[in-house]
Amino acid sequence: MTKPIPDPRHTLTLRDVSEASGVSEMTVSRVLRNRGDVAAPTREKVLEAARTLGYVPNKIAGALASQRVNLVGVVIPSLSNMVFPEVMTGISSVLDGTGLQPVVGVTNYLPDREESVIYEMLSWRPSGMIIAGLEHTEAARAMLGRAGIPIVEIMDIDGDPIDHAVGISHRRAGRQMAEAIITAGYRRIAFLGTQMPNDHRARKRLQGFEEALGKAGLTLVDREFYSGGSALLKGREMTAAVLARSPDVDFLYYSNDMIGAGGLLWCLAQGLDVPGRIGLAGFNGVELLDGLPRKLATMDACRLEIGKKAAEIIAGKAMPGEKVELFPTLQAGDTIRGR
Amino acid sequence: MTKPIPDPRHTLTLRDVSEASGVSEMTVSRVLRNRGDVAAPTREKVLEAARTLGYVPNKIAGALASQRVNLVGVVIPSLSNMVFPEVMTGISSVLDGTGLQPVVGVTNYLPDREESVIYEMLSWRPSGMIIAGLEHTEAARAMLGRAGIPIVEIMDIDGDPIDHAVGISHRRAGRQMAEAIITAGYRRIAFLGTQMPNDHRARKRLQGFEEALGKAGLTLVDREFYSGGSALLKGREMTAAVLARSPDVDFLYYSNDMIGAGGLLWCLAQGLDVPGRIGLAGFNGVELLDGLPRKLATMDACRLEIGKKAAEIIAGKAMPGEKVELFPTLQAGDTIRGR
DNA sequence: CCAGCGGCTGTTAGCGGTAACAGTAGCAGA
DNA sequence: TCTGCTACTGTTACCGCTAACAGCCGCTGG
Repeated sequence: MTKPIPDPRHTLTLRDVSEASGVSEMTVSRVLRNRGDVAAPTREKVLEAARTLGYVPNKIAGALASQRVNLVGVVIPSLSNMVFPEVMTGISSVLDGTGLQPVVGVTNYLPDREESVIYEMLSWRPSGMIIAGLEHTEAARAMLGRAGIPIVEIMDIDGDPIDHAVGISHRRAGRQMAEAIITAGYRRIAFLGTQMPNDHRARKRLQGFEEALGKAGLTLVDREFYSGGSALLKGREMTAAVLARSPDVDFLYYSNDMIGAGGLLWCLAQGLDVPGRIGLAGFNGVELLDGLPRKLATMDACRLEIGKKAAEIIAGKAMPGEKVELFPTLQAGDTIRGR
Repeated sequence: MTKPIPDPRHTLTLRDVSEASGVSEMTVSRVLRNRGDVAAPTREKVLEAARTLGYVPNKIAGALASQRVNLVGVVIPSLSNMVFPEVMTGISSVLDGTGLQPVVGVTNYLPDREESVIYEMLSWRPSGMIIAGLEHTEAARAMLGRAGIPIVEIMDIDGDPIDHAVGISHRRAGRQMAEAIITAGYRRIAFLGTQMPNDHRARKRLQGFEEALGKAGLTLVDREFYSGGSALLKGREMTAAVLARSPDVDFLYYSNDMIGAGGLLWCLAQGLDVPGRIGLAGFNGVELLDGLPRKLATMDACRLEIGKKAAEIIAGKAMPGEKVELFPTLQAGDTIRGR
């Protein structure tokens, strides 16, 4: 018996393992996948050979042959805003049990980029796709619709899903917050948010918010938008700008918690009476901010739950209707005065 | 000619496009990949057919045949701490130009989990791997070493890389911070950080920090560890605990900016004189926190640059030595008194 | 004593593309 | 006119693995 080591530079295949262990490739395949019956001693021999050779199976070949891919595409707009990491946590926690693996793609809120990310992912023939939002390019919708796999659009349910949707109604969330603010007696209300034409969820919240204001005979007193930069810092700057321009404002509604926190810190530093003289609210319920001197009023977006539900649909653990609506709870915190 | 539409439920292949456009599969393949010469009218016909059918290529088959995969595995411990998203940004910015695509895997600081993530990724035969840290299981190191692709270990250079390493010396970073603190005249110094046995970089920073203290004849006056929870909140709690236990402490060194920020807010709320009575410093230089009332002393970890350099190595745009060391700069902020 | 079955292993034929090579036609230059 | 080249298109042989099926053996039950 000569040294069985072939070309050390050659990447290993099933054949190498089968030769090293004296059985057919098929048997090796069966052992490594724990499929079908293999005699215990044979199994041992094979595992031993695979281990010493350092064999790593080629899933590309496996997937092509079996027409099965254990990947789930997850398409999200951003990783840097605290919200999607938590969705990912929810997804992973459910997928971990199944053999499925999430693969994330980031779009930076650009529709064309989203389209190409989706195309790229579909070309790997995943077992399912999870995509943030209901707004996509025509082509993207078409591709997804034809893919023949479960598609779950997450975060939002104000619209028509391709296949399934799991999320909250941002329109309603905006409305609810407005109602709470009005009930608390605030009347001169301003909005501060992202200037992102493609952040449809922020847009819908504002829409619902204004709708509810309108119903109470109110309109926004002022509004301020930003894009890019440190959210905390932007929150300070925008708040300063709004209060300079409209000194009589008595409530600031922020499109997310991060800028809301910046605004809160600024107000406190100015010695403003929060929530007496002025109230504040954000959106998302990011745990990250729990350590602020005062707790910002917010509304959790059910991120973990959304991730879990979406993953369950992909994994076939849930056979839901077209839309799954979750209901965020308002967390009044310390920045809205008690009625 | 009857309707050429086959089974609408059947996923499309090159053959479908070739039949629809009246050329061979090979020609279709060439058109779709922009490879080789194809007559303009033929190209048009093929593209038209592909478009109307809604054909999405099967990269699994393509990769198997061409032995080329445009994927780069990126293995990181966490997505939720602001540091890796920025590394990802650096990686993407470089990879975007090449045909390469990053695929992230998250390990939650668990070595075994890391090993299995690496195994899973290698089984898709990526063109390269980028992995946080230099500490891996024996098996993981072996797999990576045998994979025959470029491997870049990032963030840290205090150790022996498998192939390439791009990062900073955390030991040195800790030393530098200690020296700055001592120079500024602080003497009773405490450390507050994560209780994570597998956060090797935080460990090395502390090690370098204590080393430098030792050289100046000092030792840590107190130390406090935490795990899990909202970092900002933990920062408050730990700071309160340390100051209750060791009221004479005059400097707090945090293992990251987030808990440092929590501590800073707490100190300010207590009316403590920062940086006169007590100084603070963190680590990472997260832009997120720019909006704090006072700027926390920190050290940027060159995250963007690390991502870029690593991606350049994978993309073959750089042919560096084994280690690429970057040098963080100390940002004194407003929480270390001027000498 | 043999059919039948369960446990185990091997053989064959692809999965859907692409590399490499093999034409074919048209045209320029010798 | 013929050679040789360029531009274009097709044919063939895999890539590494798995589904499906085909043995083979030993044992059980009729």
